[in-house]
Amino acid sequence: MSDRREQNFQKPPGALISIINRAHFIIINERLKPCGLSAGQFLALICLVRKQNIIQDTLARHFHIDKGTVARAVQKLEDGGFIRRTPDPENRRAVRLFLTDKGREMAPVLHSIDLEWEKGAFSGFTNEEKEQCMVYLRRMAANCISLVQKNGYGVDAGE
Amino acid sequence: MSDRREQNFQKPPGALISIINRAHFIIINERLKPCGLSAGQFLALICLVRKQNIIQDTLARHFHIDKGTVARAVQKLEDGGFIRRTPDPENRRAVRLFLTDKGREMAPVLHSIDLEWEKGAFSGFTNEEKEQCMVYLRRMAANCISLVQKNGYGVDAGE
DNA sequence: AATAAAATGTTGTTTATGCAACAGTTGTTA
DNA sequence: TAACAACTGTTGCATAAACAACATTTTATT
Repeated sequence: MSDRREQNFQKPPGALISIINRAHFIIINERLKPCGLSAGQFLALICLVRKQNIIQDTLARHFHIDKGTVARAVQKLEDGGFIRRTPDPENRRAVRLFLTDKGREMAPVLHSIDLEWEKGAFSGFTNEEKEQCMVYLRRMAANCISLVQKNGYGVDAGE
Repeated sequence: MSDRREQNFQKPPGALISIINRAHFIIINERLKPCGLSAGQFLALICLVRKQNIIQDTLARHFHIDKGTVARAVQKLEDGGFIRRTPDPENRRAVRLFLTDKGREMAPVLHSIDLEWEKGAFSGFTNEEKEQCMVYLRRMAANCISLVQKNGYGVDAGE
């Protein structure tokens, strides 16, 4: 059992981020499962609950997700009846995304899932600490976006 | 182009973590590619550079990674000649992991990759800010581990 | 006006990851 | 001592994600 006691170094930031991210995924997957969705569609649906009538590329740019990944997530949301895709009348390349009634009903579900995770992840944090941590995360995210900037994906849609 | 300007809400923490994590992955993948490795083996190798003669389960527990994932990462490291796996003389179920010479030579490579990412992600942070952010990330990671605790994976090996 | 470059979404491929099931081994309990 | 539970690693399966290539359309350049 001495094996379990010999790891005494501090985990690098990348490892901490990985742990947090994977936990987020696990929880979202669990919570969305009853709705026939999974973590891969979470961000896309959250984005659309906030704002419809956007094109896929906008969604991809917002969360810096690969457009192929977005296309697949969006397809799943459409297949599941959560969204509707409409050809953009002004641009034949693009597709506009809208929520269905079923999709709209997901808003409170998504909100509570998000809150649950947030509450758990920030357990023991004061409001000030949480806000400060968010500031740091935003700065880190912005830095990371610059690090991997390519194909315009460093260009965020509005933030 | 108004699509690109209509996303004005703050990204939830899960989304920020996801952005950072994916960027980390992209960069690690890029940097390890010339060595014939990829991001999936990064943490395992880092762990072994720090401490050999551990069993796979220890590694899995340390970074809260699924043991199947660890088994596959370790297999790749062995296939690539970076590590050696030896049956544990005291426990016929377990395998002990050791670096090869080739694996040892990776230590400075891994270190500089890690530093590069860290430097980029914390660009513009003072030392105090970075330390504070790390404290928060550790606390978040600990919270997340508790959130998804199962199968003893909440039990970290030494931290 | 013609050509070249960029934009938008789709599809193929590979990889990492978690969940699940399993085989063999070790530790605990009755 | 035997039965049962827990441990350790392996493998199957499904999913998300990035990279790459591509077709079509729109925009920019010549």
